[in-house]
Amino acid sequence: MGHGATRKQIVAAADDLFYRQGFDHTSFADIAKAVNISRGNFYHHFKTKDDILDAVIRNRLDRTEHMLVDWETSGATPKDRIKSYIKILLTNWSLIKDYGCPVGTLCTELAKLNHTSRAEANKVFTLFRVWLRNQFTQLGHMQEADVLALHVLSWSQGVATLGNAFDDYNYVKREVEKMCDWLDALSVKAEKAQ
Amino acid sequence: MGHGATRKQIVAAADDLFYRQGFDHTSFADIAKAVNISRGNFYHHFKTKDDILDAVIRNRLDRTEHMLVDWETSGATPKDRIKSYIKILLTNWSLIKDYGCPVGTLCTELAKLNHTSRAEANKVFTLFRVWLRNQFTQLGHMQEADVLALHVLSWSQGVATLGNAFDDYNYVKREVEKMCDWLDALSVKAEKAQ
DNA sequence: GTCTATATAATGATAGAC
DNA sequence: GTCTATCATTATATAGAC
Repeated sequence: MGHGATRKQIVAAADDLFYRQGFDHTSFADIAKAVNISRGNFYHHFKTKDDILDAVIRNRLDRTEHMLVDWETSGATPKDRIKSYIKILLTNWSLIKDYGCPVGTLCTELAKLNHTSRAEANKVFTLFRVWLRNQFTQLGHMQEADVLALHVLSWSQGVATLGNAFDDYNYVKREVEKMCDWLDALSVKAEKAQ
Repeated sequence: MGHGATRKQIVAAADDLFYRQGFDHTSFADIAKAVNISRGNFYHHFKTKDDILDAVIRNRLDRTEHMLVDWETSGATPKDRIKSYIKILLTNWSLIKDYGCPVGTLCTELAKLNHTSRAEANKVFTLFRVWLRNQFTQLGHMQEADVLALHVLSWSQGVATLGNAFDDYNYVKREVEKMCDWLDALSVKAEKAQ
């Protein structure tokens, strides 16, 4: 199995295509064409399609972990950091409007395919969940940190799905504002309780 | 084009398989096998796969309309009727946990396929949106009825996606209770405002 | 309306030369 | 590491007999 530049290119192209076209609907030919290599060469780097999927998921897990560390260091307060998460709905809007949320759409596709890598894909959700839970704990909501984390996750996930379906940026912007307002009201409560 | 019992069986089987396996991943052979007819016979009823998809979507639109009419007549108050919608997360949990929300998952799949029937599939979301908007108007929230309708839609959609990924019934139950509480608090406000 | 072929294209995957 | 050639399988779709 290769570990060079070509392999990285394949993973990057597959990552992009799996997001934009779906995993099942993306063929080896599609990926090979994107990387500009022959299908034969392809099999030198990955034996099966499932192997590429695993590499793509590991790639997404790595990138997500790095992003969360970045947010952790760049955000002054837990509230700011949670808002970094909420605002990806706006910063990634040009992609979300056409292809939905990369995390949610892969998880639901693999669920329908009853794919063996389903649990691995779900771990991206878990990364966000644990990170958000940690932020809410820092905010003073120790007891309900996980419930709040899941609430933010599901809210943003729903907004991504509906925003994608209705192609409505104003709606997404409004919901993001509502989420930020909800977060502000929540931290006020925590400050009062202290 | 046939309009008899076989056609109805095909649409019903395709509807089920598109939900459980996804549209793209379901082959004519899969559907033919489910209905117990030959693939040749299949083409007597539907010329292309897209034709079946259109029939399935129309079938879902019809069923949704009937369900909404049922909820309209069986629910005593707008609040009760909105709760009918919220509670499908629990009544359909055994399906949602394995295959997600039938509306959201089809819309996101067709978005990725850039399918011509994407707009048609989105109409199922619109049916719920208009119906919910109507309920909130009846509740006294004339001005913000559409915003509230979209909020309920996205919230439930997110819970379906996360519930599916984490296979967590207790989380879904908790979120459904939170949605009902939110709705109760909202209608109190409306009564005070009158 | 239903069936058995069959055509045609694409897919995942392998073998072997360079 | 990269290529061409090839295979087996599956898919959509058609033709034509009953």
